[in-house]
Amino acid sequence: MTTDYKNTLNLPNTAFPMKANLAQKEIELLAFWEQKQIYREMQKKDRKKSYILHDGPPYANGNIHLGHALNKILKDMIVKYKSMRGYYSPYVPGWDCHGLPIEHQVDKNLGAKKEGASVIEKRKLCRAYASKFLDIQREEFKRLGVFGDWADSYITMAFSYEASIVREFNTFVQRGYVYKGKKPVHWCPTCVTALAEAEVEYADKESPSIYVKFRVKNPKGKFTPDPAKGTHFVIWTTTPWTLPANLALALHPKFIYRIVQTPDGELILAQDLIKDCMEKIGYKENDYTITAGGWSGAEIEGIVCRHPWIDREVKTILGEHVTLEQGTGVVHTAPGHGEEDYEMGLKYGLDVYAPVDKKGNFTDEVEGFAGHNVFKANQGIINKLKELHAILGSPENITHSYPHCWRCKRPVLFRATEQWFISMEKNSLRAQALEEIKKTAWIPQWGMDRIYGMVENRPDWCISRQRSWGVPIALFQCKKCKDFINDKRVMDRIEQEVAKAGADVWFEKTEAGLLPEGYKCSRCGSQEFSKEMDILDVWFDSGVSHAAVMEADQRLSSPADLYLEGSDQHRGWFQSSLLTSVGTRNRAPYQAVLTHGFVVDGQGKKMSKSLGNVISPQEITKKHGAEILRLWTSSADYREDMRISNEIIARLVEAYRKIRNTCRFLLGNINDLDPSIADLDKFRREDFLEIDRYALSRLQGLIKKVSNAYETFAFHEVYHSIYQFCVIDMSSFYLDILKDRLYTFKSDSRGRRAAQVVLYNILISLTKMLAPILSFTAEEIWRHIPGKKEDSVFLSAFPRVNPGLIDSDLEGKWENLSKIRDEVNKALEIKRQEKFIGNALEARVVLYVGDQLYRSLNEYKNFLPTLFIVSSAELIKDENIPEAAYRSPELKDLAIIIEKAEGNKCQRCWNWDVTVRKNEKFPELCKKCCEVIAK
RNA sequence: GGGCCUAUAGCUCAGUUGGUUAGAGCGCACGCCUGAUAAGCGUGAGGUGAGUGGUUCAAUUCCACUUAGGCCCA
Repeated sequence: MTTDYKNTLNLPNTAFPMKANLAQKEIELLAFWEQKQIYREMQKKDRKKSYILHDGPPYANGNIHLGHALNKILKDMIVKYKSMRGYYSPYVPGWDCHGLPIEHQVDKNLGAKKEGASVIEKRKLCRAYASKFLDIQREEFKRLGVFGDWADSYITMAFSYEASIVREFNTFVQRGYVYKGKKPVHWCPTCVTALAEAEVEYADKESPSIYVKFRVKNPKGKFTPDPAKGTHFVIWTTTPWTLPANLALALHPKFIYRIVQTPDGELILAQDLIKDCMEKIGYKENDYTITAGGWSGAEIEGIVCRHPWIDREVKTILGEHVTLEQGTGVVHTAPGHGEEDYEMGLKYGLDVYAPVDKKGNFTDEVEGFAGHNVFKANQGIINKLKELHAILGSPENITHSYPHCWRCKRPVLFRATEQWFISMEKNSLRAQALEEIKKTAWIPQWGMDRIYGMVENRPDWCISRQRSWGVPIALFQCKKCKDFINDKRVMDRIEQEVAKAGADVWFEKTEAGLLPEGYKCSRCGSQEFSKEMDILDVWFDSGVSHAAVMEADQRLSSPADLYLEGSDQHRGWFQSSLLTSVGTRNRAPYQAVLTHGFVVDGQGKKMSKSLGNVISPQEITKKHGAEILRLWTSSADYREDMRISNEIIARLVEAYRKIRNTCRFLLGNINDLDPSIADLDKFRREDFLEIDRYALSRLQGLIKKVSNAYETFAFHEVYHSIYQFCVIDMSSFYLDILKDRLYTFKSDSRGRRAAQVVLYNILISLTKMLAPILSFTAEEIWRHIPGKKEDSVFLSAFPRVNPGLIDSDLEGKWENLSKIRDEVNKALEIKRQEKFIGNALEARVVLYVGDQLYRSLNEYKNFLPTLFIVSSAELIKDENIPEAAYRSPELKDLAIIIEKAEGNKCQRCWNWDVTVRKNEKFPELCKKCCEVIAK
């Protein structure tokens, strides 16, 4: 029976649990942060050195999804890092509250009652709806461990914010950007209202399909028109009712167009569609001949044609949107009735012509069809074309996908209506915006190309919406002379009213109630005005946050150091913020813009209910803890799309455990250390073993790498570096080797204390470096670290590289030792497989080395057993290498023999040694252990 | 259809100005340990670098196209 020497060892001991139990522990830590007001404490800094990340407001609708979580966690990591680096770095979260999706939901909830609801009632319901989800999301975000001014966040429906929107819009008006123009929108003639894209449902509809001739009037010298039957461009359409509004014929610049001789005269259409069209029109192969030669669309731009029955010249124009999928390659263009047609119209200066009233009837301008419903007029128009021989073949009915109203389910039409715009050209808004884009740091860099191209090509900003839930376009129109009031006095007054009572005031009060008493039109003197009932595009709302929040809020300042959103915001917030800022302040609202990709499933596909591949943050938080979500956010490169799957989560859970256990081991082994002696500055080189100095040097490398990664927002590098450090440098190398010293040496021996001081310093640095990512765990570790320290890890300073601890020569030497160690392990493994040994401590290692290796290894001769974690090691120069030796394929002058260790196993330190059984008092122990235990 | 972007082992990532057998960790397999123990250690097997073509003495790295995928438009 051997004595149990276990309690004579200094085994690790800590209250820090191995099992994280995150779902529960996180709640405790949230309460701790709340109670200690840690976020507020972090703000107590010199504001001159600041780093301000401005939160882009998520839409206050629905629970948060992984995209929200990713975005908020990334922001949180940056803010926490900057704060620990000494910057005043506040985080004021915000919400975007107005807009169609909420109004849509409220409408749905109202159901039939909707018709009776007033604008004011509806707005109240929308406000309540937004409030509800804002509260839900706030709790969900807080649960992720995101620090910020949650109790004092910004919301776009706050009265003060609404007033800011009015003010900023007024500035746009006064600077002359705002104009009223026409633009086609989805319009429901039954409900008599404009529809947003989200309110349009696509369903099958039967429409007439016809081919129509446009006779060439002036071929611009490209060809001679057929004098008898004429030469015609041919278009194909399924909406004959839009023909009265036809203003041009679009060709693709690169397609080839040719003339075909037919019984109905010469026809021009795209070469690749001739056969198809001839068949559909009903010609036999003998009926037509294709003439030689042809032109690209670009060559026959500007050819003048005549409208089939209206006295109007119609020219050929060029557009890339023309396709060869169907039709003739010549596209009937009515800028008042189609999105692309409208864009083309802008380019070619065509009128946005839509002679259709709000009920879907032709106006008086359309001779012969005035007052007719457009859909019903189709047949009449076809008949007219037949009379004029302008139609080819006989009309057919086809079934195709067509937009319908979400409410009444009837077909909608595209109709140009009056809309408000912000001009991109006024005051060189576009050019200035492009300049500002160039001055901004875009991360990743391609972000610049993306937004630059968009701003360069975008049309004027259509800012009006025919909706209820939003901030009104607060303008008055004189009923008599139709002039709009552009009087700063009036505008300021409205702004003040809104600041007091919210934007509702615009809808509650009459014109007379809103205007100063006795106000007269400056142009005609009339006192009769009507207020504009359109509301502003919600992108304008969030776009002006630089003014409404960054400038107005004491905690913040503008421009922001950073905006950070998903890459879709190049189209959205990045752009609306830029335009509203350049338009009113002549500069970008941000210095740098960081974008992240989207969350996709394990296959890289987007998440959707129909695919059934949706993973929610709530689910992960509940099952594994928010910490795993934070780790995930840091682990992958967010500049690309981020994949998530059960396997990925499983890997992260493992990685989390490894990091946690490494820290736990460190905690357990510094348990009996007096931290007041652990200041590295008080130590001399000689106080440490070389391996200790190596570990400290490696730590400096880690700090450098991690700091650099945080600075460049490369969080996945932070994660990988720290993880690799834990696994390779610590767990499998330094810590494994250290166990003997930590466990078996006298507890207060110099050697053991030295190791503990190193571990202590590594632990402190590691915890701080982890804090922005694994906030919960870092705080938990922090609270277990002995000694006097800040209340929270977030109040401590981020580690800095200590140049005095870097020793590259040493690192080089130890890299070599590591390689030797790897070879020894291979040799040991062979013997283990042969069942010659089990534990490596049963082995004695003999190294046969060449001259060079001998020289570099000789100084470590006594350290080799420790390095290899074997009982003894011997170094032999070259000669007589036994046949059985393991030869390293890597290191040519190295051969290894594994023998059974001599002596017996010490029951305390488990090393085999010849001194075991030599001591009378402790026959089971080796000499070293006897000495330790003796006193 | 257009603009921007992505594609390296089962997973997450490295790969320096194109240059020897493409690396790491995890996972997996096998084994050790039982004094980090719902832990720790070791060894090993995994890659036609999405595909095709081109430039080059030489390409994962440069170019083109194709395929798959993402965001934004249409």
